[in-house]
Amino acid sequence: MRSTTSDSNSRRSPNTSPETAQRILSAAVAEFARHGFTKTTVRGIAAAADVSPGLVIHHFGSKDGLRSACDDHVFELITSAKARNAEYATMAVQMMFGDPEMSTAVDYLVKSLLDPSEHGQRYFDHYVDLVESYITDGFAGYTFRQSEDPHGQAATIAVMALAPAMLEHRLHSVLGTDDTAETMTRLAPHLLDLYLHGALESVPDNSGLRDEEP
Amino acid sequence: MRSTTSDSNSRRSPNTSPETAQRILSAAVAEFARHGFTKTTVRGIAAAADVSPGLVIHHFGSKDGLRSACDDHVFELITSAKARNAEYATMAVQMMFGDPEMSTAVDYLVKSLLDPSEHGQRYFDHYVDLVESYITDGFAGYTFRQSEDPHGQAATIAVMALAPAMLEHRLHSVLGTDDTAETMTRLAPHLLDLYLHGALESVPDNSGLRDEEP
DNA sequence: ACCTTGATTGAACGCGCGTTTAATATTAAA
DNA sequence: TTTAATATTAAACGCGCGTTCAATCAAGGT
Repeated sequence: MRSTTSDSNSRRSPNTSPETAQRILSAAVAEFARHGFTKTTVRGIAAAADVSPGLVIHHFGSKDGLRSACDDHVFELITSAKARNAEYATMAVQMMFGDPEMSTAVDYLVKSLLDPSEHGQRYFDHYVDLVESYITDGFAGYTFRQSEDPHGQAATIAVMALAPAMLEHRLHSVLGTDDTAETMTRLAPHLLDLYLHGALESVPDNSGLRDEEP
Repeated sequence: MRSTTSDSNSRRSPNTSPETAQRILSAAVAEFARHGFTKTTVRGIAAAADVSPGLVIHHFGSKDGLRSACDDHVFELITSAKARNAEYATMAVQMMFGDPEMSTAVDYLVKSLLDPSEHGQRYFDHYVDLVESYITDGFAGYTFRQSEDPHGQAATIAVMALAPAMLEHRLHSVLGTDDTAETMTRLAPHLLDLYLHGALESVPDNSGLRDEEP
């Protein structure tokens, strides 16, 4: 209940209102990203956008139609951001958790990937393709280990790269971190070590016993 | 609607019925594992167990009480299985996708981890502890790379190890695999390579340019 | 000025949900 | 055999959901 009809700018749209539809869509992306698709209600989205539930349906046809519109919006946001600075991935990560809209978009993407519906598949397909191009062409000055199955390798690495975002809430709890940035900062050195050297020492000499550094 | 009251075995319980409660709980674990907690309905569980919806509530108090009972059941199943063959992890993985009850339990665990509620946190905490003990004591004859932050390292590796199960559905689609076993078999060599040697070649000589093998 | 068009809303509809309730069936204990 | 207790069910209750509907409002075209 912000205002009834009067606005200081006074330019209320006559019968066309792209501005209100945009506000509904932004609110929907945020609600979907926060609570997932099943738990998010049309009434909740309408309240977040300060409109009536009926108007949400009027503009997008149905809850699922609204979700599809959100899919397109987020996909365009993600892919254009990736295209803008493809080679500076670490900066892209920084930006993703700095720009709140991008952060919301990533949360939406994760919720969509984990949802059993087919809506989110294209995000994963696109990401695997991107990783596969990294494997072929290199990434941020690094070159990838080559394998006989680049597609399977790309899928594997894509899954690994997405994992921390999916379990962010669990990581917060187990690490005692306060926000996403702190959690990712904590993980970063171990991720870098894993990607550069692996997790297991390649000393297949004897069994259980291990010794300190020489 | 299997049978009304007559059974060939004829030993229907008088006023105590641990068998029916057990059947409801098994059905609940399976339903929760397949559809998640929000989408799973008490009516669906009751139908799967061939009882009335009211009986489910009568035995477990509420849907959330039933979920807690499932939590305990699955946790006990997972931890006892881990304790039984802790050192033979590859066999444990094989068994997890061979024994259907254990496979369902793993699906349940994944759904619980991804659910925003606090119910699943203990699974993650327990798993991070287990990984941390692997880092300290070694695992299947391998020794882990040591770091200044073993807890963060354990959390990182735990997240990585859980990731394929969480995105199994997306992997099926992108790899064209038919079942879980085939998907994991496809991923296995890349995971082993990642854990043993990492994903990036450690050739930090020059920037962007890359060349083929010598 | 009139009519058309579309934005917007408040109220309602129908449905499926978790849960409650009253009644019945079944068996151990008395 | 009666009694008390529990398992079990069919039906209903109340609620929140997505969606529909009729009415109102605001502006543009004619």
